[in-house]
Amino acid sequence: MNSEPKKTKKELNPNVSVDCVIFGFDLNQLYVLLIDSGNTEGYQQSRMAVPGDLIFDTENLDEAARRVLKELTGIENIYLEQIGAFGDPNRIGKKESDRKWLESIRAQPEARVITVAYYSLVKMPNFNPKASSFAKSAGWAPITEINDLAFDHYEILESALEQLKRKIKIQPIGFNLLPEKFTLSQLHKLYECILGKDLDKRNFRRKILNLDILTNLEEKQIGVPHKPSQLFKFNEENYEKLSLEGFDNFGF
Amino acid sequence: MNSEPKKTKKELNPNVSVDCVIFGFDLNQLYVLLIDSGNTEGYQQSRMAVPGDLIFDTENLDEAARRVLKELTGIENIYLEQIGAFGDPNRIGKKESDRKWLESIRAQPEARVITVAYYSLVKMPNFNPKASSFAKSAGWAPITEINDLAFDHYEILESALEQLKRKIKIQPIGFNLLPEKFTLSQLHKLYECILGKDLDKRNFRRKILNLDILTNLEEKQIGVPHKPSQLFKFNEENYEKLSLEGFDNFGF
DNA sequence: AAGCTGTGTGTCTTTAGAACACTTTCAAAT
DNA sequence: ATTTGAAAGTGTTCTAAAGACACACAGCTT
Repeated sequence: MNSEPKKTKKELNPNVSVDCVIFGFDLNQLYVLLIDSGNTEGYQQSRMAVPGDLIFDTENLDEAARRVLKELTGIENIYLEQIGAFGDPNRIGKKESDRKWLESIRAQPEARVITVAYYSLVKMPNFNPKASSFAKSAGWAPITEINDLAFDHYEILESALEQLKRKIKIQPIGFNLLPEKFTLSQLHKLYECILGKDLDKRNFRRKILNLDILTNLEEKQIGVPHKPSQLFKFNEENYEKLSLEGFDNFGF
Repeated sequence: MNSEPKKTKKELNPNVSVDCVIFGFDLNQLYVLLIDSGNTEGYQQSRMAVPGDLIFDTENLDEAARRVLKELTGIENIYLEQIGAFGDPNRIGKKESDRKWLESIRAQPEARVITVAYYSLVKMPNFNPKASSFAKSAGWAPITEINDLAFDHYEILESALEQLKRKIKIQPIGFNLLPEKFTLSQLHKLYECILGKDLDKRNFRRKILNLDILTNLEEKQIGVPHKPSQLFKFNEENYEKLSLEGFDNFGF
């Protein structure tokens, strides 16, 4: 509470936050993790937000994103990438419900806050998000059903998806969304969900197998009411090799 | 100097800055605009920086970048794109010379500042940068000769170049670096400079002409000591059309 | 007139993308 | 036991784009 912001340990910076768009995949569709302020009557998407919080003055932005993510969801050691900065002066104060929410969680609810957005990919079944101290509830929402969010978070989500679409064409980051063992069909479905369009099955398999980053586990699905599929795992070693040589494009 | 940061008109935000990597091209090589703090004896690259400054609380980030750019160089209405946020807690305080510089220009030289970086492309001959109030001098430096800069600006420059390389393959933004009338060889050279590798002349011409975004001016170079080249201009109308249909890839 | 310099042009080969249909394996239902 | 349903798995052809490559031309200089 000093007039001059001196560097003390662990002081929240009132002007900079991080927000994390966390993607999950249940082998059928893409989800985003949202928290609910619960500060309006009846359910409204506009009170849902992606998890985020102010940064400490002692941490860098990536660290802040990892910390916030861990605090809000318990997840650590995941794929995380910066989307960019969002800094409209009114980005968090446009809606009445947003302002009420801020008053309930921020020491300086009026402060102008720019946010640095990240997106991350997690193995959904590995955890059930728990509500944080300032969220009434937290949970997975199918991205196809989202059309509005608190603050400027819908815009942030759109940017995140855009970047994910771009990135998945040039890096095999999709594996972060799948279980250790997965089938080609599941990977195929994942690509279709992210890119938002149908992909030819045979062409997809050919291309992904040609990359030589999958290991066939010589193991089959069990208990499925149809021809069981081969299980694969991601081959990190070959991927490293491939990255160094630099592969630019396995576009679809 | 109030203890509580209240929203007043035109107050500088002590925690957020914008930095602009400004690229230019003289038909031979790529340049970056740098300003010189002049606060060490003898010339050193480590006292050169890309232009940037704190943002006002009333403007958004893009506006801030445009304002800073105009203030420092006089240029407006240019191509400008965000690179991302850089926020290491020590990003501006690592070097002694950086700290001296900050003390000379900042009201709160100790404040933790995250910066949002932009890059922009300008027609070099259109202006000569003038030194700003806090830079002893400003000028163009060939990017091939830069290997160190003040603060974390070298890192920012690297990100800018990376993004430019990526972007130029999927959008004809290179035209922002060329004069209104240019030859295919000049455009070719520009692509080689940005991508840092040789490109086959015939293949380049074929590809760029197939895009149908150039208009042959039916006009030739004059006074050159060799066969004069056709002059072209960028055809904005066709580009608009092409963008809407969505072209993803004219990669080299 | 000769020489220098950058302009301008076409073809062939290789590679990658796109389109497309039927058989197989298992579990569940009858 | 047989049938049915549901997803797995598999090759070929056609088309489009990328990459490699060499020589004649026009204007200026000397």
